[in-house]
Amino acid sequence: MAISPKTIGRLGLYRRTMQKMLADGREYVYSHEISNACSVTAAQVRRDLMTIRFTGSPERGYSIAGLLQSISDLLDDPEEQRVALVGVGNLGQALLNYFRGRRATLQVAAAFDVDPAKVGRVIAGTRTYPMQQIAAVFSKQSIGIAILTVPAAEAQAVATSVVQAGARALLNFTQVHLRLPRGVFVESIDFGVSLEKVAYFRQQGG
Amino acid sequence: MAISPKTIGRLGLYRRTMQKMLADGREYVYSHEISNACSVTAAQVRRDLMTIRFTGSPERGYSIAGLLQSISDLLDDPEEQRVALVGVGNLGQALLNYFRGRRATLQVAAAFDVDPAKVGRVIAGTRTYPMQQIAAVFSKQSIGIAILTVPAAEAQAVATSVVQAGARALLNFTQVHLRLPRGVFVESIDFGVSLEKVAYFRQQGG
DNA sequence: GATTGTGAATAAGTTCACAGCC
DNA sequence: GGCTGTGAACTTATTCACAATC
Repeated sequence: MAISPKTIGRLGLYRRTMQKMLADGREYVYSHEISNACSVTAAQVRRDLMTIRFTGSPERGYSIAGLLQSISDLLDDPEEQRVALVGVGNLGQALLNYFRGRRATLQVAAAFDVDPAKVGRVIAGTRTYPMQQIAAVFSKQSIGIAILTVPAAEAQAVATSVVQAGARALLNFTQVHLRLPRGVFVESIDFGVSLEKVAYFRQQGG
Repeated sequence: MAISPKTIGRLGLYRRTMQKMLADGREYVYSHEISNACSVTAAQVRRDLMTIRFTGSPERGYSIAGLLQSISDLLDDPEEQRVALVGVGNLGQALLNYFRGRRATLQVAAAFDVDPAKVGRVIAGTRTYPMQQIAAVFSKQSIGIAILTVPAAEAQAVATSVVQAGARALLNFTQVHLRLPRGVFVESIDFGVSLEKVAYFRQQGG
């Protein structure tokens, strides 16, 4: 059963909400409460849970612990997935901090940078290697996911080399449209386009 | 005529490509070339241009300068839109650098932070003010757009205060789901969810 | 009585495919 | 011949609405 990217994204959101609720000592939750917490309609929540075959009861709603488990079973690979970040600038460092100590199943295992001052240092818990060692480190640490936070000019070359080194999925923060072999999953986050969109819909809304 | 967020996003992409092509000295472009450069089908490109009523000719395709103009007329507000960034951490600084000296119609006019060491400094061309001055500076500089790069714990409070101060659109980098009055446009960029999505589709694809 | 689970309806987004044009 | 512009077909995503359930 294929699950759409949109549903996957929302499930990630629900999981975060469930973690918060569980921490608050709650045990059960209704679809309209998740709806409220995530700005998604209640029908959408139920539809999403239906696609992962998680069921609740009209009486008490959904078990929070159970839902958490089901979402995690789906999203988290059974074997730990290892991630590398390439480009330890401000953005790269912000991301290293953000992902520091997150779920063990999805761990940033290495960082890479051209700057000799950064190479060898441990930044936000992650060791930084020179770019030349991408192939070696990806292979030794079996890294399959790369986060790209390099300048636009280097983006394509770096992307090609991490894929060569074994990356099968990329989170691309550069504004470059990457050309990569089929089968490599790329998610791009484009600050410029996002800000333009926000600006456009500001005009509209008000 | 309402234009969907998706189309707006793609138009931003096309514009960037057109700028590059114009800089390369090209004058005309075919839909399949834009398609290639942006990973969007040619039919989609033509459909998007149709919605903004921009037409080309079978002979030479679309005028690059003309298309650039049409997209800009749509995306750029006739009056300059002013943006503030709240939270000058690593991510905030990365964004200030990214947006530095971008199109004059969409300018980051002020930054805010709690850290006294940052207040008063000019970072990436943008002056930093203390949080207490949000209301005053938003009003004086007529800022209508805010970028939120503060820690999760402060996100809701800061969001509320920038909206109070006059912001009508937010680019939210915190993982907090913001509760704001209707009519305020919020675009959220959620690193955690994005990485989880990438990880999930890596499993699938490979 | 309020909620779940879901078929059916609707809406949004994309692609097809081809007439018309240069 | 290869392109644009576009109605129509199709696909994907969301919402409705209600029978079944506790």
